[in-house]
Amino acid sequence: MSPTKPQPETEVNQPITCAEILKALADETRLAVVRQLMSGPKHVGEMNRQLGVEQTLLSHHLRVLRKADIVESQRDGKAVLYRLTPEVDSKRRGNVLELGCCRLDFNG
Amino acid sequence: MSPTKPQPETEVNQPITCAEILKALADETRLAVVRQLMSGPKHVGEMNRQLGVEQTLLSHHLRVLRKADIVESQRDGKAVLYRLTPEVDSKRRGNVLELGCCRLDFNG
DNA sequence: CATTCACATGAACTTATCTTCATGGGAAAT
DNA sequence: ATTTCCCATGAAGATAAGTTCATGTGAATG
Repeated sequence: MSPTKPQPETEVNQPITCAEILKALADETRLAVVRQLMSGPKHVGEMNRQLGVEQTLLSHHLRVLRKADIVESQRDGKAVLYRLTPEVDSKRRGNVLELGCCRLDFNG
Repeated sequence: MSPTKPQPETEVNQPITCAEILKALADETRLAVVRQLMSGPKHVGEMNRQLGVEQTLLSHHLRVLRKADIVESQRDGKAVLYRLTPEVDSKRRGNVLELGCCRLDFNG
């Protein structure tokens, strides 16, 4: 019998506070990522080129956004595709992020 | 001649990034303060009683909000009155904070 | 003017976040 | 099967933010 396989792990979303969500957004690089994803899904490589940060650093930032349920990822060949989570993206009327506690409207 | 008096110092507002503003908001206590001030100006003592944090700690948090130009203070007798800055408060239609880079809508 | 009230400030400490470095892992190509 | 491409992870160090403690300051009060 297999000893409880470590599950693909859809990163358990435990109740997250508003402060925690804002904290996840409160970083230039991560904001840049979110703004990129507001115009549609992107591969890490593409974001990486535009942002000009180290690959590993971007990866860590992406993890923060994932844990805050702001973005989600998906394999695409040997690349990985990122997008805003459906809850956040919702309608994407204009530049509005639907965070649980509040809405963030990037007027730009 | 008086040797350059230390000026009342309206806390110089240097160009502030969106990430910095969000960082200032990304804290439970500071969010609570902002939410209180959305219903009008308050004295430190009143906020302090409702929040139940140490006086000195609240004071530090208020400083963060002041430096981000989210709130401003004003002496009122021996107390101090806090309010949202006019730029942030602007219309205050609903629960919307007008930060420079974006708008924050507390749907609650 | 000494004291109290209401807050603010600075230094020291604790804890969290950011960044780098080395390494690991899945998928495609050779 | 080995190598390459693309990205993720973990540990460790650097930096920043949060918290506490002691003290300071302006305004009212006695």
